[in-house]
Amino acid sequence: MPRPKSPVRLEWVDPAVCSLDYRLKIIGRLPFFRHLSPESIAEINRLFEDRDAAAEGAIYFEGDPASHLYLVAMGKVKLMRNAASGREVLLDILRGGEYFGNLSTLGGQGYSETAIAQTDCCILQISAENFEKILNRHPDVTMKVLKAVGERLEQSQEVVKQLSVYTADQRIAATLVRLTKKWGEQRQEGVLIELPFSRHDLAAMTGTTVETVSRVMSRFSGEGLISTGRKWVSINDLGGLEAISKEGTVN
Amino acid sequence: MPRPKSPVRLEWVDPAVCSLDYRLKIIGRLPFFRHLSPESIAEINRLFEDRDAAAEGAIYFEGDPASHLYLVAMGKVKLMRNAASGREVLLDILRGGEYFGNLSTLGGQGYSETAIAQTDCCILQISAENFEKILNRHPDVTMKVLKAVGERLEQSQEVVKQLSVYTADQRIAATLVRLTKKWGEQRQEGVLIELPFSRHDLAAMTGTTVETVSRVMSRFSGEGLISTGRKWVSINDLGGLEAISKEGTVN
DNA sequence: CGACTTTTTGAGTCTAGTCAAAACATGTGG
DNA sequence: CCACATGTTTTGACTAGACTCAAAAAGTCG
Repeated sequence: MPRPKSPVRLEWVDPAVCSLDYRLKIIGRLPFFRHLSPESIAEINRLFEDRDAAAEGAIYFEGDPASHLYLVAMGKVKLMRNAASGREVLLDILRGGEYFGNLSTLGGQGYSETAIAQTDCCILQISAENFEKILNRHPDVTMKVLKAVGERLEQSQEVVKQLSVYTADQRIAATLVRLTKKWGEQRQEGVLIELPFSRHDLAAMTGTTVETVSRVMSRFSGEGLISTGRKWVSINDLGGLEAISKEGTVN
Repeated sequence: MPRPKSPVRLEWVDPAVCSLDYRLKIIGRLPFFRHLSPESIAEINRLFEDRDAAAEGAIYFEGDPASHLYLVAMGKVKLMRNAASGREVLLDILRGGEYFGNLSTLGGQGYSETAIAQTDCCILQISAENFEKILNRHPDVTMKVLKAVGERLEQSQEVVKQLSVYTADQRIAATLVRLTKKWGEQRQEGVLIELPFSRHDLAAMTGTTVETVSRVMSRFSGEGLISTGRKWVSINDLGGLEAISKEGTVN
């Protein structure tokens, strides 16, 4: 079987993208603020600072004092936790418009996870005090934030369930389904997940090892469910993967 | 070694406890509302309905349309998710003052977990619309709620990490530590966890089986770390358990 | 004192982890 | 454009931790 060449095209973030005038546009499109008047957005904009992050660079580490809340303006950010054993856990991958830097510990203890730029990123940061100011002035924003946190909690609980009772096959299938729904891009022959994301990342998301992920994905590939290569996956049969994640087998 | 008799004393909830006049007191003590004026609390009180739940009874099921938010007034409530395999996952055990019934899906999809009374309970419920009214009128309450949800998210992410990289020994030790910090009561010879909570519950919290929990706890007991019996555990060496949860061994 | 539930113990099996090495991609510099 | 260095993925052999099934033991309650 001829293996397809990598369909991944790298995206570049021009530093100029984070320039002052561009920020208004980005902030105005964020889910939290989209509904606000231009004046409010301009006012909010003044409370944010921008910050670039090169791919693979850390934005903050687990345990760092939690001073700011962050919004992804452009690029992809991954949230991780490190275990004493050295193994790492990938909690989530975020894209433009999503927040990170826990609200609960803001101003108090340290961050509970490490944030790393998966691609070149443009990040907006705001201090805890200023963020509270926005929330106090805009109750509707607060409700949106509350919903966002709640959704993330539900998602996390779903992962807990998967880790508790699913086999490695099921966890990997379920994770591919989840990634497809969030990150999939329609292509000629299926849905492409282009993050870039390696076997190592997938192992860290599913609580398995690189070798297990490789073996399982080879099998899925042999069954025609997916096509895969270095740092990308294309989903050919989403229904089949969903069936595996729920029942444990293809048929 | 002589096994101690069960130190568990059952608590009874008098239905009268949920009477109208008693509610004011309870609501006024809840973390979300404690700081408000008596008038505000009286006003908020009118928006809540009360509801009893007998031990083992369900308050709602996963998938039920999410119409209300709940507060535990008295008793203990457990939140579970069920897998297709029939195995169940215990997400959290709540006590007086804690909320449940996800805020994110309120008014939208169904609940993402099942809520079951672990003991006889007194529950306060409020409709989505009325809860939003409170939040809009009291921004400081909203901030407290936001913090509470954020803390629960962090906790859930910690469980994800534990399930991902810890051995069964470590997960069980870590869970005992967590339960002790939340539920432990000082006694002559250690800290008692009196929920009531069985091997089955502990297995559902740690993603293991009843047999594994029993074997591991027997070993912990033999090493003098804990004493245990039917539906209760007493922690004799919290530091030892913490060491196991982090390093994997006692020394 | 039974009937029932919960917990413990045992034996066998299997999933997934570990260690090791080869195959494959990708990018670099000559 | 090729050869090499580096990082990623695949494959293989072995091992061990945890699950399953089964049955006995210990508590609890009417």
